[in-house]
Parts: sequence; C-alpha cells; structure tokens
Amino acid sequence: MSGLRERQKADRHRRIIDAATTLFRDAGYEGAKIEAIAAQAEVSIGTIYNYYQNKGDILGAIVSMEVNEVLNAGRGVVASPPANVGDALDTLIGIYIEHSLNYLSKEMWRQAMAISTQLPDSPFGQAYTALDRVLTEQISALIARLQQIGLARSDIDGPAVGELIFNNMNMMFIEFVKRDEAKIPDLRAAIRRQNRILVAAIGG
Amino acid sequence: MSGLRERQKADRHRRIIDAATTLFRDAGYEGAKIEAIAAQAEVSIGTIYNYYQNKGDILGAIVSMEVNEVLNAGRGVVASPPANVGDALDTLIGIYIEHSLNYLSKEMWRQAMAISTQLPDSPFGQAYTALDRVLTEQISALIARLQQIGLARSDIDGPAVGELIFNNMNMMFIEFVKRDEAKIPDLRAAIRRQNRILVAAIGG
DNA sequence: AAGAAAAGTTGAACCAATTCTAAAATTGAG
DNA sequence: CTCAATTTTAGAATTGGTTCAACTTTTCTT
Repeated sequence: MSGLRERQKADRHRRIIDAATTLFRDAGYEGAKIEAIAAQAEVSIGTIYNYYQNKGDILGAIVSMEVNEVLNAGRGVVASPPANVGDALDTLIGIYIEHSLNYLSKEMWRQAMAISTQLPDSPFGQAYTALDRVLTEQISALIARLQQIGLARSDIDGPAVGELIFNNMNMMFIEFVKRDEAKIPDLRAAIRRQNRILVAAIGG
Repeated sequence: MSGLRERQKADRHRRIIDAATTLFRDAGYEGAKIEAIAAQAEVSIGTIYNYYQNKGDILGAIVSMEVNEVLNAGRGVVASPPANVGDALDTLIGIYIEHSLNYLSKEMWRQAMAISTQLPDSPFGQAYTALDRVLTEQISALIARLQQIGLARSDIDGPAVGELIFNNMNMMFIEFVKRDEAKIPDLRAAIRRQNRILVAAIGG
C-alpha cells in the first residue's frame, strides 16, 4: 500500500508542517500568512486546505506532536518514580514544563489554547481536549503507582488528586504563556509551593 | 462636566453594549457581524472602533460586568461563611457557577476565554487576567477568614490553597463551557469531589 | 454670536482567511 | 500505453474585521 501517492502525500504533509513551524516561530501565528506557508512548502493554497481544515489545524498538528513527545517522556517517570511523593510529582511536572518550549513559542501556545476553547468541536479542539485528559491520566497513574509502592496513602482519592494537580498546573501554565517575561524556574517554584499542600495530604 | 458630549458618549456606549449583548446571544459571537451591531446600535462601524479596540473588547465589556456581579455576590459569603470548610467553599463556588450563565451563553464564555489567552495585552486580556486574580484572592480571603474563626488549621499556606482551588475550578469551568451538553450540577459535584481532598487537609 | 479648535463620526477601501472553479498533472489498473 | 480517477494548481470571488482620510458636531474663545 505504500505507493507513490501515499509517499507524496506524507511528504506534502511534512513540508507544510515544517514550513508552518518555521514561519509561526519567525513571524508569529498571525504574521504567518497562509500564502507564505504555501510558498515555503512548495504547494498551493488549495492543497493546504485540502490537508487541513483551517489555519488553526496546522498549528494543532504541531502542538499535538509536541504534547505526545512529552507524554512519552513522562512514561518513564511513572514506571519508576523518585522515592517520595514530592519529588515524583516535581519530576513529572518538570518534564512537562521543561519540554514545553522546545518547538513551540509562547505565542504558539497562546494561539493553540485559544483555538481549542474557541472551537472545541474542530479536529484540533477535540484532539487538544483528549491530550489534556491523557495528561491528567498520566498524573493519576503516577499517584496510583505511588500508592502501590506504599509511598502515598492508599485511602485517598487518587483520580481526584490527579485532576487537581493537572488542572492547577495547566492553569499556571496558561498564565505563564500569557506573560512573555515569565520564567520557567519561577513557574516551577510556584507550582511546587501549591503542590506542597497536596503532597502533605497524601504523602504521609 | 456633564455636557452634551459626555451624555452622548455614555449613551452610545450603552447602545453598543445592548446591541452586542442581544446579537451575541441570538447569532453567536461569530454570527454577530460588526456591521449588524453598528446598525442595531445606530452608530457607524467607525464609531464602534472608536469605543472598543476590536470585536473582542465588546464581549470583554459584557463579561467584565458579569464577573463583577459575581464578585460582589461572593463578598457576603466571605463576610459570614457557613460553619465548616466544605460548606463554605461549596457556597462560594456555587455562587460563581450558578451566576455564570445569567447573561453569558457558553459560546460567549468560550470566545471570551479564547480572546483573553490570545491577546493577553489587549484591554480585555488584561482585565480578564485581573478578574481571575481577584477571584483567586476572594477564595484566599475566605480561607483566611476560616482560619481566623478557627475552622481551618492556621498552619497551612492559605494563599496556595486559594490558588489551587481557583485554578482547579476555573479549569473545570473551561471544560464545562466547551461541552454544550455539560450540566451545572455535574460540574459542581465534580469540583466538590476534588475539593474534598483539600477540605480534609485544611479542615481539621 | 462668529470663528477656530478639539473631539468624534462616517463609510469606503484594505487585508487575509477561506471557498470555489476549471484546467492541468499525476497515478494505478488493465 | 491509455484511460479514468484522484489530486493539485492558480487565481478569482467572497467575507468580515479593521483602518483611515474626509467630514460633522460640540466646545471654547473672544
């Protein structure tokens, strides 16, 4: 089934994503005109709209790749977590946050988040919501793992804690990308402080 | 100082907001064309842009009024809270959530939230961020009040708890407005379940 | 009360995303 | 190799938010 047509299709996809990634970073989301993306990817405007429903979905594809990478990186931590609740959470959250600006600028994050709330039923809107859920589940899985090992009390509501932690982190991350001058270490410190409450409640 | 010019200005402001409120609800945010808002408000397109920087700021003005009402309603709870931590939080959060759809549809909320992350430096973007902060402070104030009364342990980090509770609630609210079929009682129940962890940690 | 200055209003023009069309190119099957 | 199906292409048309230069209205000054 790997005919020429398939390969060319995949190639065009890649060229569009590459062009968009570059231009989004260089010129910003608004500044990256579809016409320019098409030119750089060496396809026509029509082709772009044949591959993606709208400009937001192009950004969506980029964001999804990034988040999936982060999810993968997180698996290791869940499998063999640091030996106390505080460090375990801090390590997992650290992975999420430290990776977050690898491929995406803050402006790209802002746009992506905006689109996902604005058009929750678009392909990207649904994908983004799904990614949030999977991230939440990964945190909950870590809590469950810690309960198994005996590092966390087993009488607490693990999923609820996972949701609290994710929702708080996510909201803090949103505020973080809204301010260009905000720094990653400060973000992590603030989240650590908030999580201390929960760590105390479940850790011992 | 209450010259003709002042009165006309105030009147035009009101007419624009009234027209926009109606049209946003009837036709949705995207469906409400600036041209239509201008026509209904009996001003020209240019005048609208003289009063508001962009379409989002019109919605922003409406949202701000709504949130300010909610903040006011919350003051009562902080002043004399119910006699245990769980009920106090539930009452305050209840006020926020139950008021939320009085004037604004879910679609309007989605747009407002999207705009506030997309354009954090626009007038509305800054106003929205400020409102979030004030809401957070109100929750923190409630916690502080409960500590004063002796209903909450005074050795816990009140502000951090306030942030956790607000951020979690806000994120849950975002997911709530993203799904048209989501119901308020379910939202409240889910938040209550999450908060139980915190209530247990600080309540006694 | 007249004239000038300040402030505000107007709508046509602009811009970029998106849609649409008809022609041209490419691929896979027979 | 040829044909039919699929895809791409260029470009024109559409659409709706936003801008801007010219025009009015209000206020101030004398």
